[in-house]
Amino acid sequence: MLVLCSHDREQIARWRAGLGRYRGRYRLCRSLDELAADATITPSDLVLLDMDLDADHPERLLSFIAAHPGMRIFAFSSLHQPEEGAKVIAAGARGYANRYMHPEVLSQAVPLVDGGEIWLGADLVLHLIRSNSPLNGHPVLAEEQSREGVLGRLTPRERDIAYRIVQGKSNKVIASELGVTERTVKAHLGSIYKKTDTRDRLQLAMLLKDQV
Amino acid sequence: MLVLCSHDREQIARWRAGLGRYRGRYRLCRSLDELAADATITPSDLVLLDMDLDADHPERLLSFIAAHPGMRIFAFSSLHQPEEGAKVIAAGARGYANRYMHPEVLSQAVPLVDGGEIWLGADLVLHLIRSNSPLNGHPVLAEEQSREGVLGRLTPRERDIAYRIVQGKSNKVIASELGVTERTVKAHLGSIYKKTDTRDRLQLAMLLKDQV
DNA sequence: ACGTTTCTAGTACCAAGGTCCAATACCCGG
DNA sequence: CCGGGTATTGGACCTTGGTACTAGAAACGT
Repeated sequence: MLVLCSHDREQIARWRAGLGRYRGRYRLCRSLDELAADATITPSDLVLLDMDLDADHPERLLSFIAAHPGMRIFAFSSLHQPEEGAKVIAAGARGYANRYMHPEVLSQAVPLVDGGEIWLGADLVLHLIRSNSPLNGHPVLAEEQSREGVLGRLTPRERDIAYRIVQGKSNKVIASELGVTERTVKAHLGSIYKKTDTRDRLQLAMLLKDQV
Repeated sequence: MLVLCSHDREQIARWRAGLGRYRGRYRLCRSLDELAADATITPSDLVLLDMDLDADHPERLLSFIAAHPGMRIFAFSSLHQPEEGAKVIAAGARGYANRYMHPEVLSQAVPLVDGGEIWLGADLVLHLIRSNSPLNGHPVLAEEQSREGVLGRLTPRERDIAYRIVQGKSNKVIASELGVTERTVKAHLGSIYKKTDTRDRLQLAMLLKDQV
């Protein structure tokens, strides 16, 4: 589901202009509270989030983003400052752009964010690269622990096993950890492959790499 | 005009797979010299540039990029290091991506670069942001520092195979794609496992998962 | 109470992956 | 020219993974 979250009708109109015929169905939210209270939201949703929703308390938006790892959140701001963008992405959003972004660029950026990529405007990327000292790099990604999404269709036991597969464990190891036989692990795995439409543990791991 | 610049036929094939029906006409260059000597190149051209063209002298590629401001250059590397990406973008390129990038993502990224935007892979963006503001966001996994160094120690053939593993391909499939025997693929894999300190294809895939 | 789902487990079989022992050929730098 | 790294392949061997068919016990909802 695509969720457009803004209190501004014009912003909604801008988004719709850029979305074109991409993803016909969508839902509107008029406030952050409404969005946070919406129980129907799943981690597989794509949310276009207006940072101006609560311009006085940006930390509320950031904590909302951080509280929903795995959900692809594309943040739009009228400020469009590198610092704000960095905070938003660091909190877990997958996109940060100018509210008044060109609709055509938006139509290209949204599918990318939807697919798990990250979108930043050219000016932001340049700012990041220029202000980044080249010789201090190692911090890399930290994975989130969201067991929803694809995992949501699995039973608790299956989720448990899928999680251990992503960690590279063998069937034998998993069996001993869970106190069951290797055959049982295989049975669960067969069920997992069916439900997730995967062929083997590697495909499963690749599928869950962003969710788990 | 679209220019594909690589000495590797397979890289050309990968690009064409991602380009699909975008921009029917294009031209090939087999070397950096050929590209530099081509007087027909205009600043309105879009150039897909293989960084492996002159892997021993990356500064040649960087100076070429810097010598052609305005030209939209999309660089592709088998190393895929944040530092390299930062240098390339700082020199004036408008895109930096993994050679083995998913064709579908490529098809979305190319029009963006063509339109003057900048494209970086999600892992590079996160790296830039995290190394800029270490206080924000998520805990840092120190042991993942090995990724760049380890990848750099792989031979081109090994890197090629490693990325095909990430795509979930079997040894047999990879062998037929490369025109070698399955046994050879196993030999390369054994070498890869040693160098990357991994035990099997799943661990290797998890190590590289964010780079494709 | 009855049906469904979940969790468990058996036997057997085949495909795939990984490792040990090699070996040949190429290219490149010292 | 020679040594080292790379790319290639073979044979033999063992381990691991995935599937087919089956089935009992427990939990849960209607």
